[in-house]
Amino acid sequence: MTEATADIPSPGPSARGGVTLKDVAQASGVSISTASRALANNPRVSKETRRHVQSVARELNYVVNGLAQSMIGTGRRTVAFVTDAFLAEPFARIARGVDEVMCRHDALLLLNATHHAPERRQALIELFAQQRTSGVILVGTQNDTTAHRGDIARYHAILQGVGARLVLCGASAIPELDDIPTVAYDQCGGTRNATITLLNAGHRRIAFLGYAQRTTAMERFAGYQQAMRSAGIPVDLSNPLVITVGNVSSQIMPAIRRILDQDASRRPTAMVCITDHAALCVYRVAQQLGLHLPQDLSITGFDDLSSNDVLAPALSSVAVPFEAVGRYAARLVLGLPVEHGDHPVFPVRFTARGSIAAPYPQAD
Amino acid sequence: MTEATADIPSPGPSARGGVTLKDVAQASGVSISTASRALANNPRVSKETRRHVQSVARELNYVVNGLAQSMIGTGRRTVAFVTDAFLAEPFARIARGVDEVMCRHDALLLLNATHHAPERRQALIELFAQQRTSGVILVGTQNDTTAHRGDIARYHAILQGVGARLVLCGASAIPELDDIPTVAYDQCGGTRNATITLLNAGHRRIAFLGYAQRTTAMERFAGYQQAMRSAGIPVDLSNPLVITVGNVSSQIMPAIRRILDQDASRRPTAMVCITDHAALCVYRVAQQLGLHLPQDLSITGFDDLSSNDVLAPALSSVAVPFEAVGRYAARLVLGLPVEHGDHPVFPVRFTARGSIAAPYPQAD
DNA sequence: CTGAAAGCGCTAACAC
DNA sequence: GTGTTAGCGCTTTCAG
Repeated sequence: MTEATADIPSPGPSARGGVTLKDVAQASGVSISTASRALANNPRVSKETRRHVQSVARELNYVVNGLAQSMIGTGRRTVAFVTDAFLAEPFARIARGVDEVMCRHDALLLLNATHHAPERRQALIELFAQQRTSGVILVGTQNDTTAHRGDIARYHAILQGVGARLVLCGASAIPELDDIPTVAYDQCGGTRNATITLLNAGHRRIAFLGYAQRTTAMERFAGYQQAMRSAGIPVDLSNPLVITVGNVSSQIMPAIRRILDQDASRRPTAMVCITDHAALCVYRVAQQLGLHLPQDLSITGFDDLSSNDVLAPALSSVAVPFEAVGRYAARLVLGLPVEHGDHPVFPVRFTARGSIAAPYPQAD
Repeated sequence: MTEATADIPSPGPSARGGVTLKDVAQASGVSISTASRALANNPRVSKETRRHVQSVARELNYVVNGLAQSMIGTGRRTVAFVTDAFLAEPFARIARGVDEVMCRHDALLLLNATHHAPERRQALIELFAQQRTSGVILVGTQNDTTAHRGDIARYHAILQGVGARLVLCGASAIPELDDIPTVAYDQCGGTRNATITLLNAGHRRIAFLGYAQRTTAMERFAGYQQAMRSAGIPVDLSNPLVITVGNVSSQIMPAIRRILDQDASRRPTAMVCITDHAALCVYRVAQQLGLHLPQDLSITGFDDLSSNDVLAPALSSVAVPFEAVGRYAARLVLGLPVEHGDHPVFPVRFTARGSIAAPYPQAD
């Protein structure tokens, strides 16, 4: 069936490289440009010819060479989406938002992961620059060092050289590099609202789980800190209520165990967790220690993952409009008009659920 | 800094399209071909010229046009990885395996998701064919219908027309289409071993959670069924121990509740779950119903996800060598030599853990 | 060692 | 309406 070319009297397609427009033109008995016009549904070609050429093209299994199209500027735009790891729902939801816009604008989205290898990231950016991608969306936590800012600036320069845009997604604007668009969401406000809700429920010994030297973590911590300060409970990094730990279960679990395995008079009555994943770990440890949720411990998370639906009591969490974040980033990278400039900060929404209760009354 | 071109006396790069090789050649005072050779480290160019051209290129922020290279067959090979959704660890691990091989062979991996829209899948395949991708790796469950096989055949034809390969990943070979390579893993053996382990522990009323009309589900069910039959306990789809349900929490949870919320004499003493996610749901329901794990119920999963590490008792599960699966698929799609032909079936490994105990002794 | 020229597949002026 | 021609940016013979 793919050998339909054998039926054509004219010389078939060149063995290597597949069927070209020339083959279609010859088989149809028209010139190359007529064939091109016919396939593009150009009105300046007769209906008959058009139909004929199109049917020949179909029989020959002709597939236009997008590379050649791109060479002359007619091709489809491509956008690369670079992240550290594919895992995790937030990434998937952002990608989905980006893809939505790409589809609507006939652009092709390409994803790739660096697998946490920084040198791989630069290599990828260079590669995408070579491929003349319209732009690159970089997703991932900034660790906010000078070296990191230098990297970003370099990526920007590389891409700019080929007329491609760079957009940082899920990252706050970098003051020194404010010509690089960023799409952020209100990390700080999320944990602040979570903390305020806990305070309003009567909690005072509220722990923060998951502080780390990454911008995301620092911003989320800042929200917690602000709320606590407003309530007259200043908390700084040296406070034992602040648990500094990487975002992997193997580190989180023991850390939680340490803080929860204390006398009820010292143990926190509530925990603001940096992610839903961390919150999940708290559920486990609480269960192991025989604590009752939410009576013995109130918990809040961040991300509002769909997989939470199996948790009991229901986890209070901060929902982030990841799809909208992705869509905005996509518009920026394609140069489409946007409503909130180059550095939008998307609002988040904290939802209180069953995981929050009043603290257990104590004799103090 | 990106304006270094201003320092060059010769005419700068064309405004549109960025710096080209021609610009570099002119700025270096050599011909285009010499410039090309110099940048390719061709030994037939004098060391001096080479160094000079290279430094000029760097100053000009020259980035070779990969599209033009691909046009003449010198370009980097690209492979597309198409899946239904980015979510989930198995996908991420397969992608990682693929990427590993791609990196090693200087190929570029491009991912894209169909978001469960079948028509989108064909559009993507066509798009990648246009982009003259070397091949496409299709990951996802086959629903094993005639229509589906027709789709696959069509994708294959489209890609073949441009000399690109199609590889199905995580899918069993399709008899009618055995010229399409497939990389599978032993679904059946996984659940069989899980079931055998439960039988050996003394279980007889073993439920199967998650049957559905997809090949993956059917194969996993077959393994369970085989083990049960060998033990003299024939179970077919009409048996109430077989729970037919889609793989989403909203359907799974009530189904589990129905089967577990029975008298101990009727309730299954063990459950073979089609995925770890389903098993997770069982943990929840069991907890809600006040069942003790593993005494009241033994559980096995499938996939052996890393996020299971927070579960107590530890989930017994079937580990799949996803990275190896991805690597093999990558080799197939790149046409590299492989050791087990075009239809390998990777072995899986069932690990019994704390989630399995002897059934609670009953008076029957 | 270097330059001129051909050609990859396509589209878009520009003629007829 | 249709054909001819130029050219996108690059590599690679083929001549010097």
